[in-house]
Amino acid sequence: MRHTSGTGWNHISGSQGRDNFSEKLSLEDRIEFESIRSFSDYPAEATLFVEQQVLDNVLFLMTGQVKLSLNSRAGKRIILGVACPGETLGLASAFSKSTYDVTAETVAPCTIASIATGDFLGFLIRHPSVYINVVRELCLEYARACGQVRRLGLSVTASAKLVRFLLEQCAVTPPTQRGSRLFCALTHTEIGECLGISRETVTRLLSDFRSRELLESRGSTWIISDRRALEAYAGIE
Amino acid sequence: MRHTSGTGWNHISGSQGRDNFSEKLSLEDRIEFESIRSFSDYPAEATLFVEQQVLDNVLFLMTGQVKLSLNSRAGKRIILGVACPGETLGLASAFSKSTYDVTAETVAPCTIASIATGDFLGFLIRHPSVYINVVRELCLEYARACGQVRRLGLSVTASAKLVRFLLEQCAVTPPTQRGSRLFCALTHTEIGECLGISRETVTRLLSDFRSRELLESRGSTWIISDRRALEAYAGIE
DNA sequence: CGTTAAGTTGAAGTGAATCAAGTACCGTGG
DNA sequence: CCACGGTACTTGATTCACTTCAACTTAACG
Repeated sequence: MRHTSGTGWNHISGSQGRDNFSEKLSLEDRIEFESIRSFSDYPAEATLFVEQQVLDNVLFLMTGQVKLSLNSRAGKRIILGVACPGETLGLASAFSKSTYDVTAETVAPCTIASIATGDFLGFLIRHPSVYINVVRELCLEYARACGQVRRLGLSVTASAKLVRFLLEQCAVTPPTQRGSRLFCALTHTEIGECLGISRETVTRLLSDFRSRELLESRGSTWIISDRRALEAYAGIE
Repeated sequence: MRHTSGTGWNHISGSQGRDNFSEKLSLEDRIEFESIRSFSDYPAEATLFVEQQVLDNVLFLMTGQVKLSLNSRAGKRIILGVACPGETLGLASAFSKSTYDVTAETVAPCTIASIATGDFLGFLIRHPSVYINVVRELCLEYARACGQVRRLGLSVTASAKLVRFLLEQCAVTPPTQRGSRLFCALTHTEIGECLGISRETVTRLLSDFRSRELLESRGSTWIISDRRALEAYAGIE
């Protein structure tokens, strides 16, 4: 159980906006759209769907956060990111396959609207202008996966991965005079799963950064005073 | 310079079909679409665009193959896959950003149709039904990135990555009585770049597989007689 | 037949996983 | 109130898979 408040899923989550799919529709599209969806509430830590599972619904996250991950049977897991309110889940899979291609679990209590895949595709055929919204969401999903490939593949060492991760987080919050401040309430285990490195390595690197005064931490708030120094130390030019 | 014939980019490339974007349009959509695009020919090994570069055109690959990769300034490179005729390039970026998010280089001589991003978006607004084609292509790009995350992140060891890579290749060609046959004309360097491992490791693992009779090779054609044994040896259940 | 790129193999070094032991923190129930 | 249990975090020792460097072979082409 986690004891800090907030989620700390900054950059790795997609859009921060409240806008949801429905709000971007024209009035008439919206009326039909809202008539075919149904709502459910989920507690925290609930599994919405698992990769390889037969895809039956497209989901729209209204409130809460949903962690998206890829899992191997061997138990290894890679966190792709966390969806925020307004985002859709399972959209890319709905168009290309009959099974989900990621695993989705709630991080916080969530309200979710769902539409049977068939109904949703039918709705789109009747309202082609809605495709623009689908395209926008697909681009988000794509950008998330691409970012993950960068994180996993382009950083040579574990410290480069971690630094890149921290700096991406910083990019969301504007720097103050004390330096870049970032809020990260992820457990070391979760950070490790984002980066494909072990929990212990996360701990070791963070305390190493701290001892070299490249990073300060107070609870879940971290401060990077000298961004350049941190980059240089991790071997990123 | 490569001396073998064929490309060997099987599974890692997207659709094998010849269908291109234009062919899937209705007659009237198609007439306008074909009026705004222009063709260019490129030799092999040409760079079409580089990540971070300002995005000005959406490209449609008519003939040839295009290698898509992510590159770091440190010189590290990850091959995302290879686009085949009929696929679009730079589509996801066109909707979300002002720069390309991957690097595209021709593998073979290519014929490419291009449309200025603005013209393409305008065309889509006038012909919303075309969005379905865009969605299909975006899903392909997404699936490619997701596959790469799996390859990079979910395999623990280098041999697991390589075996997964080989087996995915096999999935395209149906198995014969001699075992699964696959055609792979990639250089060891390229295989390494697909998997994020070094050239030497590719060589070493392949000859290791060969010496254990898990893999036979004759030129660019490889034969896997016992798929299960190979999986087991690499620690994949 | 010389040149260049690809493949091969060995030796050395190391980054990070793994294993293991211990600490800190919080919530619960006696 | 304090002992208990669970989770997260910390730190050290050990091991090993892979990278890197370097030398050498093979193959293809003009």
